[in-house]
Amino acid sequence: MPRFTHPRLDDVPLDLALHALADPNRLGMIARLAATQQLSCTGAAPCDSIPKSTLSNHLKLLRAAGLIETKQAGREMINTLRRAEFDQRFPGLLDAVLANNLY
Amino acid sequence: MPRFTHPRLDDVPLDLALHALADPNRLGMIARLAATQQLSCTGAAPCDSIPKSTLSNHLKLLRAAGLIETKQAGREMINTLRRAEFDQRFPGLLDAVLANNLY
DNA sequence: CTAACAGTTCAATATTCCCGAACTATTAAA
DNA sequence: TTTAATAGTTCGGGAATATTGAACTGTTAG
Repeated sequence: MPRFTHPRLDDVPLDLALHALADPNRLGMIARLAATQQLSCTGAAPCDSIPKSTLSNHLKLLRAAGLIETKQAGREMINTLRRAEFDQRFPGLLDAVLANNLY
Repeated sequence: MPRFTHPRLDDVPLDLALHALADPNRLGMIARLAATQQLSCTGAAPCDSIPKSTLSNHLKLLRAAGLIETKQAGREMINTLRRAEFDQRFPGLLDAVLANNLY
């Protein structure tokens, strides 16, 4: 049974956060999550051509960067943006990224 | 003679810019360049343990991301931040990064 | 000239990323 | 109940990237 670990935002270094965002697919997912309240893993996918193992890895990375929270609900995993926490840790960063994200 | 190519900022995708910033050494260099008007390559180095070929590659990457401009002056290369242009292309991004950069 | 300097380029190694295959867990259907 | 389908994770090996020592280019100081 998958149990996810979510870092405290204080433990997330800036370069890790930037690295998590520095990918078109992950940017797409973050944009979707920002526009929606919560999404399943496949629901967060930026397109349907991306393999699910890859998708899973992207989400793991976003989790490790403190960007999303994942909890199990039935057989789905529900992902949500940790927006308030992330914004407090890195003020203005996510806003700037989302404002420029044309994906 | 090394002649550098600098992209138009319009041609720099967001994920490339983020990728360029998503590294502690490059963040250190950008912070230095933001604090100083111009720096040689070795002068921009975040520490002196980093090999110069690595340093050269980091600077090439920052150049490709539209973050810095490099021109030759004698036998040195003078690097400057393309701050105004970058800010116009990605409003608030560099500010957010520099504000959170503790390196 | 010659030597030293500032940095680039190249190529080999090390690291990271991607994705198919196999797996776990949960629920819907028969 | 089983059985099958769904939703996702994990693992491993090949592909792609990054790092860095060595050799090189171009510039200036002596």
